[in-house]
Order: sequence, then C-alpha cells, then structure tokens
Amino acid sequence: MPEGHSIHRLARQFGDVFAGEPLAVTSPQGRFAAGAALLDGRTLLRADAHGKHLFLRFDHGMVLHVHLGLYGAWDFGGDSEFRGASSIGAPRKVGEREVFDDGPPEAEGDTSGYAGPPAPVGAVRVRLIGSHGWADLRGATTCAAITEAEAEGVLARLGPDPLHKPDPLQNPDPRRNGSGGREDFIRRVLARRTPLASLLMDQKVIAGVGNVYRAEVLFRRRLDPWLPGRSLSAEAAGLLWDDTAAVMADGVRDGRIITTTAVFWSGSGPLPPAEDAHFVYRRHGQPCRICGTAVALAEHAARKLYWCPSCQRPA
DNA sequence: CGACAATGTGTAA
DNA sequence: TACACCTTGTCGA
Repeated sequence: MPEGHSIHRLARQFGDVFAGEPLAVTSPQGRFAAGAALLDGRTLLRADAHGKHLFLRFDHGMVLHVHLGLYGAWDFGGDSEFRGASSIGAPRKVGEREVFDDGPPEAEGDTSGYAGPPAPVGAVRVRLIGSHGWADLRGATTCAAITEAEAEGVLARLGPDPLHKPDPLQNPDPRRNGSGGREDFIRRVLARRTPLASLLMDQKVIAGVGNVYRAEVLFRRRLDPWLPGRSLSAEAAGLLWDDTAAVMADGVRDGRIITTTAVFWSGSGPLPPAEDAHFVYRRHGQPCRICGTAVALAEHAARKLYWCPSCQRPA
C-alpha cells in the first residue's frame, strides 16, 4: 500500500534507529529463515530507498532488499530512546505502523532494556532487534538477502526517483540524482505513445509513484490521463516531474499523501482531514473540487484510475 | 463471520 | 489480460 514517500521515511527510520549496532535478525514465520541467518548479528551500515524499494546495507556486504508490494508493512517499537530517535512521530500511517511498549522501563531507570517485541502476530517474515527497538516485516512482496551487485541490478531496472536530492555531490550518479532524473523522465515520456496514466505507473519511467500520486499529480497539472506521452511538450513533462517531486516530498514530511494543501488550506495551518486530502483519488462520482463535475473512474491495467473529465480535458 | 478491496509487481497465457 | 502472491481493514449479512 505504500508509495515512494513511505519507503523514504522507512529508510530514514532504519538509519536513525538501527544503524551502527549489531542486529538480531530472525524470521518468526520461517519463510525467510535462510536469508535471516545470512544477516543475523551483522551491523547495519545504512538504509536507502529508491522508488518503492528499500535497501538495508550490512557490514559484510550483504543487503536486505524489501519491497512492500500492495499490503506489506513494518511495525516498529522500542524503549524511550528509540521513540526519541524515531523519525516517525505522526499517527499511524499505512506501511509504517508503530507499536510502543506501554510498560514502565523508565521507572526502572534502565533505558538500555525494553520489554521487547510482542509475540509475533500473524506471519512476521523478518524481525530485526537492536538494543533499543525492534522492527517486524509482514506481507512484503520481496524480502531477500542479496549482494551489492544484485542490488545494483535492481537499481538498474528502475527509473529516476523524484525524491532523490538533486545535489550532484550527494548523488553523483546522474541517473539517480534529481536533476539528471528530471531530464531522463522528460526523455522517456516524450519518446512514447503510451498514455500518461500508464507512464506514471511505470517504475522505469519514474520510480516511486503509485496509484494515488498518479491520479493526483495528473489532476494538479490538469493533464488528461489518456494523452500519449509524446503529445506533451518538454516543458509540460518537466512541470509534471517538478510537481510530483514537490508533492511527494510533502508526503515524506507529513507521513500521508496530501495533495490539496496550499490550494484549500494555504499550506501553513493544520493538515486537512483524510476526506479532504485528495482531489480525485477515490472520489469517483463526487464533484470535482475545482469545477464541480463528477469525478470519473475507469479500470486501467487492472488499477483504478480517477480523473476529472472537465479539468483534465486537452485544451 | 465471510467477502472484498487495497497506496504493487511478476509471471503465464 | 488474468492470476498469484498473502495481509489487513471495512462492510454487509
């Protein structure tokens, strides 16, 4: 259920909370037992996200590669120190649930210990345990212990990620840094007859966009989802990339997909409630927030596509 | 309690 | 295009 913004938050969370110390790695469900054994006791060096893929890099060169798919999720918990370092402070988000122990570790004056993870509920594919917290993974479509070379192979199959920093010093690979990615995206869109609705869901064209951002950014740019990519100007494609990057960066900050701020809430006040967070996604039959026309719904490549047939009509 | 949908992808037909 | 994957929340009987 998560789109790229959730995975970037998860990478930050793992880097903040689990990096730098040996981790106990197990597979309570058993399905990942062999992979867990390859990682157990190793120190996490860093956590990276590209699109919807998460890479946890360990000190012996192995990488835990996770893709949450449609309904995968991480649960986190730990002691007060874990909670203080946690970058996930907002209420529950899909794809990143938090469960904190309610016990009184502080009363015992012992911050190094915590009650520990709860007994596994359901199918916990992998469980990571550090000195201050734990993480449980369930329902992921991919969970594998791979080599760095294999991780490079995964990255090579992905297009540019708009959440990557455009700073070429931090991100020397032009294929992966934001500015090179923008040009790459424009090139790939203009080269194809494929409808924009399909191109935005193609992880080789732009990595990290899912069904919600797809619908929302096309609306925000007033683009007809059925337009062929090659019918766009380079400028229009560039603006589509820019708006996607901006709205996904908000998603990383907020822990939610909210695309209507700055339009209805002026951007500085409290965040809008869930029912007002989107322009068209899951608003089929309801009036468009701009023009009042009923939001349309179509099944496209086995996914639901929402758009405003009036606002998003070709000029 | 069962049916169904869900912010996704890979594989087979 | 269809289905498998395999989990959870929601809704209706």
